[in-house]
Amino acid sequence: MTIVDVARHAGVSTTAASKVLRNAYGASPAMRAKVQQAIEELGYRPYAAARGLRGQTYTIGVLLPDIRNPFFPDIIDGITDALRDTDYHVLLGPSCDNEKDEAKITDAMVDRGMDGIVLIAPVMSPRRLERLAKTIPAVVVGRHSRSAHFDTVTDDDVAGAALVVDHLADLGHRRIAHIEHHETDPVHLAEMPNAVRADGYRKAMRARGLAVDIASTSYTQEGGYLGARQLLARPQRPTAIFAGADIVAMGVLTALSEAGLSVPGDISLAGYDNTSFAALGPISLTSVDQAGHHIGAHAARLLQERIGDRSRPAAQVKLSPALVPRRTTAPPP
Amino acid sequence: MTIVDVARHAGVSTTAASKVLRNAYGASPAMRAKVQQAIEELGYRPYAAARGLRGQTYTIGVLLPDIRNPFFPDIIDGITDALRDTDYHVLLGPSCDNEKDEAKITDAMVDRGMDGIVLIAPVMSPRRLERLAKTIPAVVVGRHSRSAHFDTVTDDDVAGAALVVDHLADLGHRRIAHIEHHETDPVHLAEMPNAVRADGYRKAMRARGLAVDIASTSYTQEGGYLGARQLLARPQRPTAIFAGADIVAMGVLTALSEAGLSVPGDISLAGYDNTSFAALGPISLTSVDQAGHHIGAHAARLLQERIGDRSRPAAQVKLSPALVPRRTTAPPP
DNA sequence: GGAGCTATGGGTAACGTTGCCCATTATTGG
DNA sequence: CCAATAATGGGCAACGTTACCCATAGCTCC
Repeated sequence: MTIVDVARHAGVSTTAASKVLRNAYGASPAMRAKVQQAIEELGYRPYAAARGLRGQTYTIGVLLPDIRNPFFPDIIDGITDALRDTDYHVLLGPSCDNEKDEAKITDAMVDRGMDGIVLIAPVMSPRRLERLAKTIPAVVVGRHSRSAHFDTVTDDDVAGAALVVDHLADLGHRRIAHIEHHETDPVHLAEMPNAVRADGYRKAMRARGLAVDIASTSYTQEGGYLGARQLLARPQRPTAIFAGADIVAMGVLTALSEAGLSVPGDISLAGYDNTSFAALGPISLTSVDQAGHHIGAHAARLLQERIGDRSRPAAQVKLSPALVPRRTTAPPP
Repeated sequence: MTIVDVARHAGVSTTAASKVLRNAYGASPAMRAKVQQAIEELGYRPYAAARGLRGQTYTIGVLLPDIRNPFFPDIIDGITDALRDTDYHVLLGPSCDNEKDEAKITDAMVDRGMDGIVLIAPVMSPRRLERLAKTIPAVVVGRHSRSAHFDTVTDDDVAGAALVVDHLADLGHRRIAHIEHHETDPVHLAEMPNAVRADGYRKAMRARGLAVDIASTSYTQEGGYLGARQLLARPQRPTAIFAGADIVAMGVLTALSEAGLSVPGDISLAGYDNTSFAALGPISLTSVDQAGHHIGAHAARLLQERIGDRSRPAAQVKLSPALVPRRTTAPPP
């Protein structure tokens, strides 16, 4: 079942059929109707691999760092919703938590001739990122980079961290600790959302004249658990913990419950991302909303524009986070 | 940068270079070395679209019904781990919670010439499923179907439900309610894991001489919340709730906490899937382990075999679930 | 020593689609 | 009424890869 069959069945040339398929110039309404009918009658579907050989596959790839983090589905929904009425299809790469897996997956997407990719918080070097974006239209989400070759959609992580610190400080907390995703790479320290968030925490604490207290682990449930244990073991125990992500806060809750501490009675806890789990009744976690759906929608729009004109100037979209206070934060005991 | 460049650079024919790329028969070790070196020096990567046109894309698609359900990442990890040292790459379709989206995504995967697909709990009709499996090598996960054209990997949902019922009954509970994912389609009632699980619940209750008590909503957090509210409003309040999935149990927890009921003091709660959230300290949910990683690994293995020999007899793998008792279940008050 | 192997290498025609070009006919403008 | 232009349709080559074939050379075995 190929375009040749469709053309023959409609009594036109394959070129004509192709034009109809692509909504290209040079096909009369009568011809369009004939070909459309042939397509329906035959149940024809264009073969993406063959299209890919000629340039377009109508496929957009999304690279996500961790399929378990409940924040990413919001972004993905935003992307797919924005592309719903287009000819594009979205395919996701499986989780990749390191540079090597990430390279493998982005390579695979390029090899498959995808028309564009959305990179969510990629960890690759700026050089590689630049090279990739020259190879394929790309939009980078979350990472605070700037380049002439790709667009970015970020959230103001400095402001978001300040929202949490201010909220806790206003409640009366002085010893506010932070659990961050450990970074040493200088580029990551400047660009990755987790590092920027930690930086925002430091700035906000300093602005209030408070001493910073950081546990450096990872943005996972496990990282939250270990980070909380570190913090609780310190001589001056914090009265509030700001976890860099909701999923981190989940691990913190485990550690606190093990230590027999009540939340927010003994200790306050805030997360980041406002995932659906934060809203859960028995958890009811104070968090920061990043509007993942909007992030995804912006990314999809920018990517479509860039696919349309690869040399257009790069855009940086920055969204503002909002605090969502819930029941895990209260004045200190 | 094509295979022609590689061949020229290595001083051999493109046919020879192709043989080396595919580990095909008819290339001497010396030739292999020459070509490999040329590939490395030129940084050549085969173009999947062109390969697709000739038959193979080295791509495996995974269709998952809900990216938010924390059980599915386990399966996906199992699949990717099993395929790690092969030439295959895995791409995921975005969530599809209805038959239409599902059709769109499976069509897209077929159009992109994927070598095979893993369908996780697909909702399409048996007729469509059969047709799809004739078009493309497929493995169906979770759904209790049987066909000559696709393999299946399922968990013994009847046994799993019985594990929960027996556990609760052994603790002394008599009024054990169940929250199921609502189904009316007779095919789904027989084949979908949620329906089979509900059936297992009914059988196990009957075997114990206990009266069934079911709320019929959906396998989501919201469904759990609504289901629990229904159950609590009934004249005879249950002393234990068996939620058909962990994500359902999350919603139940919200409803119970709103109603001022303590778990397991006032009411016991069990989930299903043993997701990472079930293990969380403050939740500590009794659940049933389906070994998602094994499910995924089996699916990947079967799919590879089927890609290798499309007419080989279909296999049905059935795994046994295991109860993981935690702190949400206790004797009735 | 010749028939029948195996091992090795290459030539060539597809796979399904589209971009570029040209041919024909209708339409416009002076 | 003719030249210029627009609208419409089709021919053909090419995208990068591989499956199928054939050609040659060296070997084995009676």
